[in-house]
Amino acid sequence: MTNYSVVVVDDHTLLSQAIQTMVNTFEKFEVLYTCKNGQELVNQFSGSPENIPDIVLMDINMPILNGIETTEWIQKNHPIVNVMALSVEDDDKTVLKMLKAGAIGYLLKDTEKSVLEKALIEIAENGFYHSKNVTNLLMKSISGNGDEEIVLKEKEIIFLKLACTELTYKEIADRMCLSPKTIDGYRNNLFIKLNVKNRVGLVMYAIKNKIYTP
Amino acid sequence: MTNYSVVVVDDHTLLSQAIQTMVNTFEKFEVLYTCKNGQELVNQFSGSPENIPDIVLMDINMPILNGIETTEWIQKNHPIVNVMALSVEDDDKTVLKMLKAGAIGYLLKDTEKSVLEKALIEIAENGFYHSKNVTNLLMKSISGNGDEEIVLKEKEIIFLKLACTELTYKEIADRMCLSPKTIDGYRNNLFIKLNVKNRVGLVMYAIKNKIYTP
DNA sequence: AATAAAAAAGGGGTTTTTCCTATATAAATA
DNA sequence: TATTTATATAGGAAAAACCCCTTTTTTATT
Repeated sequence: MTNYSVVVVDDHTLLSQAIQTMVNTFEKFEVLYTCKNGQELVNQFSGSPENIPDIVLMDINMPILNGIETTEWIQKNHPIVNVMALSVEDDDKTVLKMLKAGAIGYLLKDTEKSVLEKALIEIAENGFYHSKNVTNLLMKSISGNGDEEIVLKEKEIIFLKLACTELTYKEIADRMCLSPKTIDGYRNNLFIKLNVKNRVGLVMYAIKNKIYTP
Repeated sequence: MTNYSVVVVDDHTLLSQAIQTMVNTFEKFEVLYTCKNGQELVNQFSGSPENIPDIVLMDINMPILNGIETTEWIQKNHPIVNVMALSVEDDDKTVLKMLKAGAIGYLLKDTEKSVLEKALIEIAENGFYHSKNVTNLLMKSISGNGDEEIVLKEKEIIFLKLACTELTYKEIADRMCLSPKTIDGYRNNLFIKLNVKNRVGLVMYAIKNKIYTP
C-alpha cells in the first residue's frame, strides 16, 4: 500500500522543512516537496501530474500568492486535493475565508505533533478534519450573523492606506489629486461602511484586514 | 563523544516539535525537551541540573515570559548556556534587544534546514553565530546612531493603549480619571518623545512596539 | 522645612476632523 | 436620448484635536 503524499507550503522555510521532517516520521505519510508561497505551488502542480499530492498543508500569510488565493486556485484546478490550513491566525474572518476557499481543515500552529498526525489521518481516510475551535466557529457563522462581506473599491483602499499615515486629510487629498471635500466623502462613507467612529477606527480596520501593514 | 543538548522554546507547539524532530536528525545534536514559554524553561532549568542544555533555540514572541526576558534570565543564572534567537521578527530594535539580552545568534524562521545546522555547529564549536542580516545591523548600530532608547512610564502606556481605540481624548481622560487638560499634556509630550505628528502616529508607534495589539 | 522636579490642571486659541445637506459631473443603463 | 447611478465637489458648522503658556498640586530631594 502506498503512502499519502503531502506538500507543505509556508514562507518560513525552517518551519516548512521542520514540518516536512516531522510528517516524514509519520507512518503512511510522506512529503513530496515544500513551497515558499502559492506561486511556487502553482508552478509545481502545473509542472507534472506526479507533483500533485493527496494533501496540502498550507500557511495563510504568504507573500506573492497567499493561502486563501492558493486554496481557491487548487479548488478550481485540482478539486481532489485536500487542503488543510495551518496558521497562527485564529481570527474568525480569516478562518472562514479559508474554509470558504475550500480548505477542509484548519489547524493552529500551537497544536501537538500527535494532533497533526491524527488530523492527517482523518483527512486521508474521511476527507475532513476540524479542530474544536473551527467547529464552534462554523456553528456561530451559520446561526444568524450573515456577516455581509464588506467590499472596498480600489480608491477606498488607497485612501485607507493614506489614512494610516500621519498625513492630514488635506494632504491625502493632494496625494490622490482630489478635492478635500471628496476625501471628506470617502471618509464618511467608510465610517458607515466599516462601522467605525473616527480615524483611529479606520486605521484599526485597515490593519486588521491587512490593508495596511505597520 | 556526547552530543550537544538543545532546548527549543516556542509557543507554537507544532513548530517547536517540528524543530525538535529536525534537530534530532542532525548528527551531534539532540533535543532535551521543548517549552511553550519562558516560564516553562525557568521551571525546567530550576528543576534539575540535567535539564540545562548547551544551546537554547528561543522564539521571541511568547506569552507569560517572552524571549528577551527569558534570555536575560538565562544570562544571569546560567551564563554558560548559549541562546540563539529564532524568530519571524526582523525589525532592528527587536534584534538588538535580543542580542543585548545575551543571545549569541539570531536566525529568522525563513532559513534553510542546512543553515540551522551550520549555525548550531558554529555555536557549539565557536560559541557564536550571526547571520548576515544581523552582522549588518550590528555595524549600523555601532556606527553613529546612539538610538536613545525611549522609555515610557506606566501611565503613558495606559494612555497610548487608549489612544489606539475610538475613544475621544475627553473619554480617555474620564477613563484615566484625569482632566482633559492633563491628557492634552500626555499627548503633546508623547508627540515629542515619539517624534510623531498626530494620533495616527501614536497608534502606529504603539502597534510597532507591541504596546497595543490590534 | 525648603527647594527642586514632576504631574495635573487651566486659559484661550488655531487647525483639523467630523457631520449634514445639497449640487455639478461623469458613467452606466434602459 | 433620457434616466438612473456613482463619483466628485461645495457650504457651513460643531466637535475634536492640536498647540502654547501659566498655575497649582504632588512628590521627591537635600
